[in-house]
Amino acid sequence: MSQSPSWSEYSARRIAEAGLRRSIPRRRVIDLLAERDCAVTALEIDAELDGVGRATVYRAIEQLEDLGLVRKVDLGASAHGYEKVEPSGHHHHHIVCDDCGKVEPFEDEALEEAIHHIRRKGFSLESHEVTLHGHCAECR
Amino acid sequence: MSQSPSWSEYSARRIAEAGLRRSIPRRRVIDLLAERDCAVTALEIDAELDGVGRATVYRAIEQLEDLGLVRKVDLGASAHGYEKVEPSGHHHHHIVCDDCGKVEPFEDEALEEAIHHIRRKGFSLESHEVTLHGHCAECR
DNA sequence: AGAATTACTGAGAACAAGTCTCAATAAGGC
DNA sequence: GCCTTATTGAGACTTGTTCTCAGTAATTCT
Ligand SMILES: [Zn+2]
Ligand SMILES: [Zn+2]
Ligand SMILES: [Zn+2]
Ligand SMILES: [Zn+2]
Repeated sequence: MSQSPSWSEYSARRIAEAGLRRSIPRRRVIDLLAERDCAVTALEIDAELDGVGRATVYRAIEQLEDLGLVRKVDLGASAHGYEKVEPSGHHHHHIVCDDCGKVEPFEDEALEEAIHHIRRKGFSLESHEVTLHGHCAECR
Repeated sequence: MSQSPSWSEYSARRIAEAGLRRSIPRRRVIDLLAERDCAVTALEIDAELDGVGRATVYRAIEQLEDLGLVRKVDLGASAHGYEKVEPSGHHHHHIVCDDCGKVEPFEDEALEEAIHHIRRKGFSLESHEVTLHGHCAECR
């Protein structure tokens, strides 16, 4: 479930193509993101990777984001989350409990369909983010 | 276009019902939110209201949010935005230019329809947030 | 392989947004 | 007006993120 060999390889290739070096710290950040299926914050990554500096974590995320390999997700919490972008375009959105902060990913075909029909004059649309808010079972 | 007497009155009433006092600083925050049709950040409010302390602005926003009178919107920028919630339920979502940060509100009936059909076991859904990302005309 | 070049790195300073503390103030009830 | 208690503003503090810079390591050159 939670390994993503294709994304890991794909990312390594894109990183190389972009003229970036294959450094160990950056690869550790990539590997951690590869094995996560949903959002992780920069500080969580930093805490989990001993010996990798905070600045390096933020820089790696920024580079991956610029290459479209990682997407930022905003879940109302103080810190942003980041998750890998599958080359297939397959993705999910999030439901968050406004009481305890629990986050659950979900997918909905009709929603995607509706979003892809939206057009806006003067804007080329490229991505989208949907967050549903509510209360989980434990918090009621 | 940009005045909202109904929301202002409605908010005043809800504030009173909640047992909160009618203080001038809080009312000034409410009035500012009332005249804005799209997201404002807490620091923008603070900067615009001379004589009202930052803490008071954040507290007022928090209370309004708790009462469901104001909604937080996350537009990728460093600071969160806040906008009034119309008692009618009428609302909009946002398109943001990833280059210059420009934000445009939009409404889409089919999108709302799709969202209202989503059900999630173990979650009572209450609100939603949709953000489309792309590039505006000037940034291409 | 070794040297030269230059991207990359970690530590920590700096910064920005948001929260907390507390003594002073102002609402609302009597 | 007086009492009680919510509310306030200033500023200290915390948290998340960016910047700086001297040292390190990946790649290229010879
Ligand atoms: Zn996710
Ligand atoms: Zn989607
Ligand atoms: Zn808006
Ligand atoms: Zn909607």
